[in-house]
Amino acid sequence: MNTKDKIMDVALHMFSERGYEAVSIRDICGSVGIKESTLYYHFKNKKDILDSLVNKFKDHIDGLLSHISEIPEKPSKKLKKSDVAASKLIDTYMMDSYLFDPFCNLMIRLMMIEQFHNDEIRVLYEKTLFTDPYNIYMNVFRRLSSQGVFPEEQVESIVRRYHAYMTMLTFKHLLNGDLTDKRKKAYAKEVHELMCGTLI
Amino acid sequence: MNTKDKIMDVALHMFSERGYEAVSIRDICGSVGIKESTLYYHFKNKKDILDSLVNKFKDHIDGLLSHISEIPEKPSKKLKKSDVAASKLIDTYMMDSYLFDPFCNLMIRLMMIEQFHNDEIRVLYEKTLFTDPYNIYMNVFRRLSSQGVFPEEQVESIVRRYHAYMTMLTFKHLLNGDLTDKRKKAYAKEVHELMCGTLI
Amino acid sequence: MNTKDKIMDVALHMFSERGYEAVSIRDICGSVGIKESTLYYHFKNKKDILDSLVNKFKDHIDGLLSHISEIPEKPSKKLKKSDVAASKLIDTYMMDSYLFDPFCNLMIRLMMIEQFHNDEIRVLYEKTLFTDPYNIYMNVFRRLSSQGVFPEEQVESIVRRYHAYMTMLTFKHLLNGDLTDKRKKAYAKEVHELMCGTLI
Amino acid sequence: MNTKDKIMDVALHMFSERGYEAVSIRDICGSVGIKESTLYYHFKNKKDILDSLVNKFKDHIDGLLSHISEIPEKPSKKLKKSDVAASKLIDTYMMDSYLFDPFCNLMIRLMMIEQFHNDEIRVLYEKTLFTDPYNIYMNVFRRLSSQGVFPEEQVESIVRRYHAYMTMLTFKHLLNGDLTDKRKKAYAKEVHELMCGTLI
DNA sequence: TATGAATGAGGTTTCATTCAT
DNA sequence: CATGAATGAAACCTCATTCAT
Repeated sequence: MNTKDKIMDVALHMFSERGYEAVSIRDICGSVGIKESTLYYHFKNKKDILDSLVNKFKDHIDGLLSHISEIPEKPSKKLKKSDVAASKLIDTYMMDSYLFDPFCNLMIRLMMIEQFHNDEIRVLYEKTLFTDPYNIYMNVFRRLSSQGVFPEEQVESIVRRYHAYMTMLTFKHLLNGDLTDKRKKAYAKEVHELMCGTLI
Repeated sequence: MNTKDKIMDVALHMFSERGYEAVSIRDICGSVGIKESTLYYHFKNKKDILDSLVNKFKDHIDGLLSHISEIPEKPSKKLKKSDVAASKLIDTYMMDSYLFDPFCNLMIRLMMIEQFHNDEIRVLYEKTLFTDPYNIYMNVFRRLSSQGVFPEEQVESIVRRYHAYMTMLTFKHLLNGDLTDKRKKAYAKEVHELMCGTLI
Repeated sequence: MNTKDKIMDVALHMFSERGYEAVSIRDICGSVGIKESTLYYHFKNKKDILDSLVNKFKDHIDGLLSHISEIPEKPSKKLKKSDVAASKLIDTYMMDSYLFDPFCNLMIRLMMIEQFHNDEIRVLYEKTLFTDPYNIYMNVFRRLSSQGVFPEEQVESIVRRYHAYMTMLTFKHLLNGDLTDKRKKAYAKEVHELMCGTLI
Repeated sequence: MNTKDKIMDVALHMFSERGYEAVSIRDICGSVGIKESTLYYHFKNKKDILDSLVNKFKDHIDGLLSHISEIPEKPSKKLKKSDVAASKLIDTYMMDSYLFDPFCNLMIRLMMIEQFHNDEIRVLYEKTLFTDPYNIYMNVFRRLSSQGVFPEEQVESIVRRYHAYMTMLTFKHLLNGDLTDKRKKAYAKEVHELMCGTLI
């Protein structure tokens, strides 16, 4: 990893744990192992580090979203509730590539803290934690509905419920402390159980 | 309002908007209209202001909770879904006296920001946003169940759903910008609608 | 002298010798004997020190100018060239109270350096070194003319010449190094001689 | 123009506008379109740029002066005052080749600012703005005197006056803002008028 | 010739805090 | 109760410069 990437990596870890304001340039440089003046060779100022992280995240998200819309869900013959709950698309994209992805996970925490100080981040936060997931769930459950799993008219209420659960569990499990395998498993388990217990 | 209360009031507004670290003693004193040195007559240090707010909030919450457990829900003869959704206890305590209460609302925002920097606040945040409400809902829906509104065995899944909705809508509606009447109405409306549409 | 005045005094000496940019807050504080943070109790920022000096100078100049316009020159019976050259008003106001005054002298040097970086100072510099003196000389020589010393129509060309000499000698004698008695005498002598040699 | 010359050109413009200290290597390189490290291939350090400019100016001045002393003024039969005031030598050398020459003009401004921080520059400044012009005027007016235009004994006082006017007008017209044609014409006009109005 | 990367020194400013009055 | 004055520590950032490539 080159110096610039190292700085972004360290900054992301620190910002997502203590917040942008509470992390000093000294802290970052100390951890990266460079002098403060060196940092300013790579970034215009402190804000520029944050902006770079945000832009990297935006690109990352755009990549994921365009990926999702391309890949069609294979029509399965007989879906059990547990299949639905664990819909591969959701497992793969929402969890593996997003909530569980180390970079995204830290960015979400960072956005959660910084939404209160930074308008651009608030908008991004609302998009990536509320609007985008909602649309993805709609997309997924509509497909499932078209495969006869639910009547069309239930899709929306199911999606709302699903979304509410995912959101609450995300806040509960994924946004503080390290993202350990244990946490991830607990989260996935609770998502699936909740859904199986309440679907339809 | 005396000086000490004014300081706490101003500090709460600023902390809940910009975060504890980002607010300076100067900012607070400037807004209160006193010199920095004066503040130290009323508070030991900056942390002491935050602690005082936290303690005031704890007392406030304790008062609310003990109140709730005392007041029994009047048995109504025939409950419609909409009555359940708008259960008076929940409206009165969760909304009017808690989420919509100016002091509590700002404290929740403050805790939301500071949970990441402050262990005591994280614990309090989890208690007041997740554990306590969950218990209150359980309490309420058990009573309703004992009045024959739901079968006993559905209570838990209903509570989970209710809790998930309330949590998500709280994050969506009540934690940024001013707590206007418009916002409050939108929130209350969405809570009731969601519940009516999905209860049972 | 209180701390604020000490800071202004030291700053003026340093600014007028090395220029505003080249003088650091550290330099000033080191010389005054205070910590940098103390300086910021008395001044908002570095620019504020310069502005305070400029404002003090403006007030000083305004005082001088209003004084001059009030005091009438006593009509003397027989004026020799040397009397004219050494017109009391000019000696007293232009030299003693302005060019030779330690505060003004340093301010002129300061303005001379800073006219190139600072628009407000450029304007003030042109006013106090060109416009104001020209008007004062006009005022003085008109009075002398009305006392029959020169024909009215020569006043303007005499004033131009006087002004040019004073300006050149000012640049030559008074704007670098300490303002010693020796320098002041050399300046006064050269002014008087030049004028006696060329008047009329 | 090669890189070294470009650097000197840009540096001169910036130094003469903002002063040596206030201009950074970054500023210069940014404007030239090279990296800071590249500058150090052409110059030992920042001071070396200033020194190079000063030396180039010294050479330039030496060339002018030696030129002047070689070229004799053509004896004209009948000189009017206006011819004297606009003496070709002065117009050509003092104005066209010196005060109006873009390089010299900027160097004079630079020296004017830097005389206060740099002893070598102070000496050069006094020589090129006071001593040299005085000697040139003496030279010119002595020649005119030997052509019978003035009596020998008036030469010195005329030169003093001329010098004072030129100096004052130089400070007034030529040392801030761009050296536009308008400015140059205004300056030349004022010089000639002043002289015609007061010669002899 | 030119550059990418790094650095030590120093710049201005803000911060929470203290203490005598 | 309140303030004026001071301070040490630390914040962000810029500077001229170096050196391997």
